[in-house]
Amino acid sequence: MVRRGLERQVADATVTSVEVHNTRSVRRHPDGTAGFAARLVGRRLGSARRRGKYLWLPLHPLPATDAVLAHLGMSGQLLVRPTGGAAERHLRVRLVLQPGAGSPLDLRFVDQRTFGGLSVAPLAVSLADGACVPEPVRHIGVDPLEESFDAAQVGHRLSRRRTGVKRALLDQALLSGVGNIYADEALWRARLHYARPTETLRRREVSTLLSALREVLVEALEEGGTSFDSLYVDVDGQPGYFERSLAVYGRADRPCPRCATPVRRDPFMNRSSYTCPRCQPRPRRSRW
DNA sequence: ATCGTAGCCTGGAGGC
DNA sequence: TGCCTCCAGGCTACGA
Repeated sequence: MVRRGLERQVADATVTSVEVHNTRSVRRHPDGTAGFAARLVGRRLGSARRRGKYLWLPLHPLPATDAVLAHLGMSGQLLVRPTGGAAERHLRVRLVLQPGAGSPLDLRFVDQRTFGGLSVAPLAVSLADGACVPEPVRHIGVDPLEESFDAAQVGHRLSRRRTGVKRALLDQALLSGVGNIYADEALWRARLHYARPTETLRRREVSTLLSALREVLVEALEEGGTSFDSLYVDVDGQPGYFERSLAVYGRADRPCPRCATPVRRDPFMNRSSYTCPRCQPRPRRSRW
């Protein structure tokens, strides 16, 4: 969703200046804030690409050898605004852009929790599919919504793991774009418990799970994309669009939409997992 | 090589 | 009312 917006508004614009409001947001940049800015000013932005939570714009002239890379963390947003407007509360980085025609624009990186960040990174060959991606994305698996996503291959690699199925889903090297929410929702749809050992999954179950995952991601995207913030933002008591379509996530003690059994919340990896105890019984052998 | 855990960070919710 | 603690999560560093 973010990517689509960028595609339309900033492709081919030239960076005229850079402001870093919080150095933590560029902490991964190898030569610091100054280097980050120096590598951007005067460059022209190419079309936006995405893999998992990473989003980048190649930097022209062609052939691009580097890109400006954003990691959205859990609360990061990239906003396009007319230059000169009021700063958002958590504005971290502002790139001023001159489009081919029209007045200047801001590309703003807004991030409450500063888990995300921006950097300029060299392009490299992806280990997952051979595509041209920024170096920090090299080891990241293909997103289930990308064309090059190979469900058979991912399924095969998944079942060779020796871990709990949810851990595997959250491993960005295996596949990307799946966080805690989408993992829980897909497991519920596939009627699998999060602690099910990957090596006991039948081929059928793996393919059901990957289809469910894809469905969840497609639906979330259709609903306008979701950021964790949208779960909070509703100050006026209006439930977020995405929240309404969740079957189990964040719904402890409320009825399972399929069988009405109260949803259960378990601690998992210092976080939570939500399951329907009836649709997704804990396996006798279980593995986190 | 593979798997598991702690910690990073901010602010909203809820307890007292 | 205002403080305090808990909790959310993608990723990395590090330990087993």
